Amino acid sequence: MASRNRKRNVTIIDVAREANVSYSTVSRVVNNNPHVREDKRERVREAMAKLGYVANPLARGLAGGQAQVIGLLVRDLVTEYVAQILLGIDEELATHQYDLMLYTTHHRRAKESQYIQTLTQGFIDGLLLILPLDPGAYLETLRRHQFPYVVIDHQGFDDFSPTVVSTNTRGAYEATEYLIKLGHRRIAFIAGSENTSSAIERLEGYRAALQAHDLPFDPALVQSGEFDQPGGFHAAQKLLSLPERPTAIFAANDASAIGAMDAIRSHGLSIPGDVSIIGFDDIRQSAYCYPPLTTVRQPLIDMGRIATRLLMTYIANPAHPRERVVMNTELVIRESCAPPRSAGQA
Amino acid sequence: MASRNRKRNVTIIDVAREANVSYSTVSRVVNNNPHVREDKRERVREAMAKLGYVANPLARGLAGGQAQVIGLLVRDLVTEYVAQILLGIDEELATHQYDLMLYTTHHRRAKESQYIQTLTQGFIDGLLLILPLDPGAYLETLRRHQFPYVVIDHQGFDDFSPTVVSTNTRGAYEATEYLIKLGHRRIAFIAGSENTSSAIERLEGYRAALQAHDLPFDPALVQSGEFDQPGGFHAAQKLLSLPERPTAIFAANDASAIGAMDAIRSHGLSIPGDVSIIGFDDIRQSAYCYPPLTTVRQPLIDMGRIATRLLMTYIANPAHPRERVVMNTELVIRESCAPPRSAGQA
DNA sequence: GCGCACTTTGCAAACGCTTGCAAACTGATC
DNA sequence: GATCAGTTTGCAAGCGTTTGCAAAGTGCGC
Repeated sequence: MASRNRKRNVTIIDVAREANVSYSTVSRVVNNNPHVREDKRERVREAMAKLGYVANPLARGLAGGQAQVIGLLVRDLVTEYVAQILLGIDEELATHQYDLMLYTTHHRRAKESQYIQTLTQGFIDGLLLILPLDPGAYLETLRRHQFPYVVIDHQGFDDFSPTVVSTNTRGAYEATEYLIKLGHRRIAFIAGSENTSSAIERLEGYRAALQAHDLPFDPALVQSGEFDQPGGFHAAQKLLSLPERPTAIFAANDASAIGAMDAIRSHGLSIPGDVSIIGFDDIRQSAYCYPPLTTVRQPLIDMGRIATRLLMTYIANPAHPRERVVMNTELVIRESCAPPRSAGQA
Repeated sequence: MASRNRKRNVTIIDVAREANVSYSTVSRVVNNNPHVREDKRERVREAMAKLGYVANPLARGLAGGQAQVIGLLVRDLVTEYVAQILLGIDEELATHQYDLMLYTTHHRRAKESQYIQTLTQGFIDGLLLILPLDPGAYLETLRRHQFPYVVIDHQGFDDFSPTVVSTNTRGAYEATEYLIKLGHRRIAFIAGSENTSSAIERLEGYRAALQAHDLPFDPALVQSGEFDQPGGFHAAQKLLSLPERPTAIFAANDASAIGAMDAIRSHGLSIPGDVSIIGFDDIRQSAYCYPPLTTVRQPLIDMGRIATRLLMTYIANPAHPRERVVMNTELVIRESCAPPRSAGQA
C-alpha cells in the first residue's frame, strides 16, 4: 500500500556525474565489461567508493541483467537432512557474490509451479531444487527457458537434468552386508517414502545384499517409516511384534532409525544386545544418541556445495553440458550393531 | 553478462488488453485498491486467470510497491539454535503471502551493513535479525528510513528496537537452583560468547541463584564455552582438572553442554553419577544424547514465529508502536542430573 | 435538464539498471 | 596528413510495475 518514503539512493547516474562519464560507462564498470579505458575505470571506481554506491538488484534484474541471487526450492526445513545441504549451499555461496532466496513449498504441489513462474521473471539467476515433489511439469518449463538449475537427490524421473546424488544403492548394500557379516539372518528394513528414488534405491541395495548372500527376502520384514522419527517408531513397533522377531534393523535414514531405537527400548530390548540398528545419512544426532548410531554417511554438506558450484557454472555458461554428479557414501561404524545373541554363525 | 533469452512474460498490459481496461486498473485490482468498479474488477480477475498472470516482484519493488519478500539476517546456519528459529519464521511466513531472503554474514561485520544498504532499496519489505553482530551502526539507519525490522534475541544495545527475547536470567536462575536443591555445592558455569546479552544474562542468573542460596561465587568455576560444542569440551576439560572438581556443570547452551559431556566421559567420569550437567535451549539433540540432557527450554520456534508476526504488523502499519516480547523459558528435566555422590545434604 | 460532489478511469512519469547501435576517438599504415 | 580498422563512449529504449493528477463518468437534488 503506502509507498515507503525511502531516501533517494545513490544511483549509477550520480556516480557518472561524479566521475564525469556517461552512466553507461559506469554500468560497464560495474559489470566488468572490458570496453572501458583503464583511467576511466579507475575514476568510476573512486566515485563509487566516495559516494558509497551499491547496485540495486531489482533494477538489474528487471533490466535483464543478473540479480546476483539464486533460489532454493525445498519442501520444508524441518529435517536435519535439508539443514545440512543448506549449510553446504550457504558456504559455497559465500565465496561467490550471491544471495539466497528460500522457497519452501510445505508439501503443497501447486506452490511449486507457481514459484517457478515468478522465478523465471528475473528474480533469481538460477535455481537449486532439493528432492522436488512433482517436477515433471516445471522442469520442462525451466529447460525450455534455458533457465539454469540443479537438482539435488532427485527421483530419476528424467535424465536431462543436472543432478547431484549419492550412491544410495551401494550404501544400502554395504550396510546390509555389514549386518550379514556380523551374523544376522533376519534383517528388517524400514523403508522411506515410496515415491522418492533414494528410498527405492536403498531398498534395492538391501535386497541385492540379501540375494548376494543367499538370504531370502521376506516382505513382512519391510515396513515404511516415511523417513521421519515417528514413522520409524511405528515401523519398528510392527517389526518387533512379528512372531519371529528380526535381530537387526536397517532404517532408510537416521531420523527413522532414531525413532526405531525408541521403539526397541520401549519393548524392553537392548541395543545392540537384542537388536542391532543401522541408519543412513549420518546427521548430527546420530553421533550423540545412545548408543551412537552406526550409519551410512552421505556427504550432505558437500552435496549442497557441489550443486551450488555446478549451478554457478551454468549461470556463467548456459551452454555447459548437463552433468550428473555422484557422491560416494561411506559406512560409519559406531556402537549400535553387534553380532546376534545366539550367533556362532558368521 | 549475456542476457537470458527469456520468453516474454504476461504483463499487466496483456491483462489490460484482454479485459479491455487500462493497465492502471489492472494494477489497482492486483493491489486491492478499492477504487475499481465491481464488474471491471471481475473482468480483470478473469483475464488474469485466463492468461496466467503472475506479478513481477522486481518491477513492483522498483516502482515503490511491496516486493512481498522479507529478509533474514543471521551469522550462519550451523547452529541448531538458528535452525529452529528459522523453522518458526518459515512456518509463519507460509500463512502470509511472503517469501524469504536469507542473508548470512559468516561473521564478517562489513557484510552486515552492506546488506542493509541493498535491502532498503526495495528488495525486501522488512527485515528479521537474529543476534546481530554489530548493529549499532545500521539499526540507526533502518530506523531513520522507517524500515520495518524485528530483532530476535538481541544484545540490549538499544531500547528503540522491536525485539523478541526470552527470560534468560530467570531460566539460568532456575537451572542453577535446581542443581543446588539436588545438593550440589560446587557448580561450574560454562559461559557463552562474552558480548551477547543472552550470555551475560545467563551468567547473571547463575550468580543470583548462588547468592540467594548463600553459596560463594568462585571465578575459577566459570569458563567460556563460546556457545559451541568444541568450546564446551575445552571449558569442561579445564573445569575437571581443577584441584577441587565441580560436581555439577551448568552450560550456557546445549551445544556446549554436549561438548562438555564428551569431556566428562573422556575423564572416565559418569553422568550424572560423578558430574551432573544441565544445558540451555533444548535443541533436538538434547533429547537424544546419552543420557538425555536436562535443560532450560527456550521456545525457539515460537520466537521465530512471533517475530515474523510482529514484522508483518510493522509492514502493514509502520506507525505501530515498538514492542518488546518476552518469552518464558522452562526447565526440562531429563536424566543428566542427580544428587552429588557424597551428598546427604539437601 | 443542469450543476454539483463523488467515484472511477487512464495517462504519463518514475523506479535504476542493461544493452544495441551509432558516433567519436585512437593509432598504425601508406 | 588521409585512411582504415579497432576500440571506447554516449544516447535512447526498454524491463513491468506504482501512483499523482486530471479527465471522464455517475447519481442526486433542484
